[in-house]
Amino acid sequence: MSKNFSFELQHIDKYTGARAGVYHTPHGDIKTPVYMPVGTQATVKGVYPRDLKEAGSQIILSNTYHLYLRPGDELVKKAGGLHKFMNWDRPILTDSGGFQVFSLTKLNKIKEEGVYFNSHIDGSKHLFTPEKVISIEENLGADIIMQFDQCSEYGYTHEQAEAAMNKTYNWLKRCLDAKSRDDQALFPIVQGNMYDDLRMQSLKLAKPHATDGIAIGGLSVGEPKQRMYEILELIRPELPESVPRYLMGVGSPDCLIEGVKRGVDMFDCVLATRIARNGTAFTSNGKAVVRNAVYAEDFTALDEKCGCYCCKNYTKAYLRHLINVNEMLAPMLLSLHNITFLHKLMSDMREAIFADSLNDFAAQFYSEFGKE
RNA sequence: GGGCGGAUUGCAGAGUGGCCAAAUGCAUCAGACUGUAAAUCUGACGUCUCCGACUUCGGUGGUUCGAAUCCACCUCCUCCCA
Repeated sequence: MSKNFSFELQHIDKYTGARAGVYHTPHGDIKTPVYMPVGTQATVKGVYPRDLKEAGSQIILSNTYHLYLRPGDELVKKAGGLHKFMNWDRPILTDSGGFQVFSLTKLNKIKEEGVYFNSHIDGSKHLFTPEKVISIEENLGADIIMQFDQCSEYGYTHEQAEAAMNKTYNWLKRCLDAKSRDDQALFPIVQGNMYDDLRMQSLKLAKPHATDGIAIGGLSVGEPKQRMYEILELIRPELPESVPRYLMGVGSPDCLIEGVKRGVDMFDCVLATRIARNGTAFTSNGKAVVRNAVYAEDFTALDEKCGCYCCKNYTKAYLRHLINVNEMLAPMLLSLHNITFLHKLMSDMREAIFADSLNDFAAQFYSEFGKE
């Protein structure tokens, strides 16, 4: 473990094997399982850090690729690091830009040495190598930093997926060699696309380097949910016990539950904040498209069971009105609510794990929320 | 009272003889969204027994194989002159 990091596994649910623990980091403890809101550009879109804390956010994500382009990692360093720059004194995790290689695939060329890409902002040419990415992540100064990886696309052939997986491993070694700070935890990433053998091989390669934690990437990229669950089950027996396991980019309520059941400790996802901005809310009775006409005269709270600022003070009719007239308060309130909802879901699961009743909790949750 | 211009599917506004159920924008309605190029994107938006049929472009009547488009009259509106 890196300096000032340690993972305490507190309890394992007797029936599912789900884990509850505490991850100690330089910026405070993280109770797991945990959902991490995403703040790509050094802000969780539309939510004050003050309110994130109140909602229960213990750690948030930010992004290497985006902050490198704007405002630049050197500037963030000058500002005193990302925590100070964005006024967030709890833990931060920076993603490496590996996902942007995947999502901005038309703008880049992947080579063994790294990824040549054109900025999506102005088209300027750049090169990301594992060394460069680590240098950026050290300048940003997050608590947890991700290795530079290649997230292969759903539909890749075995050969393509194998190449991406090997590249991910080679880049991991280079990231580790390049790493100079001992106060940041580096997570290796398991790739391997939808191929069982590659997933196992990738895990085997990453495992010796998973001293601070381990991430599972390349899932929830278009495959059926069942396939994702199968892969989690496949690799589960070989995942290290003593470090947190992070399933990257996953965060619908059902996927969070199924992930936790399969031994995952950390999740991040843009879904909650994105659908919020697009007028949809998670509620204990399922997703509610607040934008829809049925809520025009619904003067009840979004979720009677939620204690967030939005649910305590506003009606669905009002929220719909705000969405309709394109007022910025709408995405703000819905984002705050959705984040609160997922945090509550995670803390409820954590409690259930301690009580060895995660299965019961899940059944109860699905009976109200519905299964997607 | 005289003259000019105009009246198009919720609104604005194209279209001036067939390719028009009628551009486009807005509004409305619905869907999508999972390590954020996303306050974005997609679809529907006359009616129906909906891969086809029917009724529409202020009203009535005409010209024409064919009219939202041309003609006559009527109704209403803008502006100008008295």
